[in-house]
Amino acid sequence: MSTLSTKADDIARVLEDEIVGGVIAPGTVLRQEQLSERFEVSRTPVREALRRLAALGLVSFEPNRGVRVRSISPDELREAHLVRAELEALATEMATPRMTATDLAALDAAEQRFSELTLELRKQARRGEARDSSLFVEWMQANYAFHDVIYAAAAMPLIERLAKSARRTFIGDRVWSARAELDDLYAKNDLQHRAIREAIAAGSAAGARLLAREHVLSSGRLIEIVIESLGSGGSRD
Amino acid sequence: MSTLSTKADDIARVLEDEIVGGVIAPGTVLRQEQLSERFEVSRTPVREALRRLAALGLVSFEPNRGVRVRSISPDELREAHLVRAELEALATEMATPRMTATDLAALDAAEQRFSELTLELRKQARRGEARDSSLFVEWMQANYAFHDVIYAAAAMPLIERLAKSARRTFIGDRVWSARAELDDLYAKNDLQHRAIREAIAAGSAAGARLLAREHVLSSGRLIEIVIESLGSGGSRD
DNA sequence: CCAACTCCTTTGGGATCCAAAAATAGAGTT
DNA sequence: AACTCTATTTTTGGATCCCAAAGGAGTTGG
Repeated sequence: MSTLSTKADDIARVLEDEIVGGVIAPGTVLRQEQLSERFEVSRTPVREALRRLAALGLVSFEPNRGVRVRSISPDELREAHLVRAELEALATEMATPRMTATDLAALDAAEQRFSELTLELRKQARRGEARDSSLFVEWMQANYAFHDVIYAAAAMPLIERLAKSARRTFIGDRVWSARAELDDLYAKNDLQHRAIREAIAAGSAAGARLLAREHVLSSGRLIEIVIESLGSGGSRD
Repeated sequence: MSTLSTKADDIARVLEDEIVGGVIAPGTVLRQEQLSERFEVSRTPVREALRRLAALGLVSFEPNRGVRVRSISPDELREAHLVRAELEALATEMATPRMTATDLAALDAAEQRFSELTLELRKQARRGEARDSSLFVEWMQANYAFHDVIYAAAAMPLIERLAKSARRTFIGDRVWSARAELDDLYAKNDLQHRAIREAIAAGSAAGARLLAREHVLSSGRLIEIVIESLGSGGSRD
């Protein structure tokens, strides 16, 4: 056994990813025995892993009934974005005066990749191919990568942790699809990234802060619209 | 066994309180066997409780070495206050248009109590009686009570959870003492509460927001100063 | 349709047991 | 005395087996 992690931690991480990534649908009940079979361990580390997930708020722990993957309500999603907007604004503000040339280059690279993916996504949406979820996931990750550069530069571990956990408030990939009506919103996202990048490059902490805030809020609205337009897509409690 | 909680949860809650309340000093190593004796349970629920504490960030979990109560560095404390300032600002902004007359009355009551305790604390500090930690704890709680009214009105559970968890970044009561030099800072705290209250009463969400932000930041500085002035008070790693 | 009484599954938790990792104590060497 | 290297003791992570009690699910009786 390596000294770097316990089985409980490994299991927790895997489940975490699967829940966040939508592989395990919200509402699913996680059975201890079933998990212990799957991971080929006893129930002991499984339960510890579940405790962790519960503490992180990813699952709800109902005594004697088991844990089930939490499904987020529109209200919660909205709140999460409000929170993330504030935290990200703060992180961006703090990061601005700390950005080195290397950081800025990394930000550029992330921005460029995001830009490309956005373009591709928009093309696909216009062609009406609505189901390439892997492209969407990539796009999402590129988005996160951009923001991660900023978090890293801000050097504020608590904020990073909280914001990433708020970001987790996520929606399974199957729910997503590129919709033509949202074309301008996708485009806007990209432009906002650029604006943030330029504000940082110009050394304007206050400007970058404001832009970051607006960006998160508007991308929150984008997500809300997508979910709403999909109607009853994934909340079966 | 009641259906409302498990032993692991009970244990976690008790330990949580003791850690936050400073009963268990930072740096303390929590031995599983010792805890299982104390709570008269087996090691199983103890370990689950420890997992929870680890996920909450109250203890650091080192594989094969045990868990130890985390001690917060000045940087972490600073960051926690920055975060709390933003979150509280947001909560206050959202709460303002939602405050009912009842809420406002509750806010008044909390403010009044806080005001009284502040006065008492300042008196005591001037008299040089530096060691009544229970008064300090009461003062702290009155402070929290004030903010809790706002959180409740804001009706944003995520923010409330995060802010309260950031608030937890706390300092054992033995570290505290009322110091005469800080008299004006204590007074300022009280005045800020009143300003926030009035801004809310006036229906100025933006004003209340700004005031709340400033308030948390300045009370953060107050805490920093106290800790600093006490020098090497509690960080024995 | 609803209540009461089964039966079955799953959970919370105890008790033992063991391997591996750390910490600790003891040499023994320089 | 300072520094290894080894042997012993604690502790942890985890498996396995066990059992009481909670929560369904199904069945029966009204």
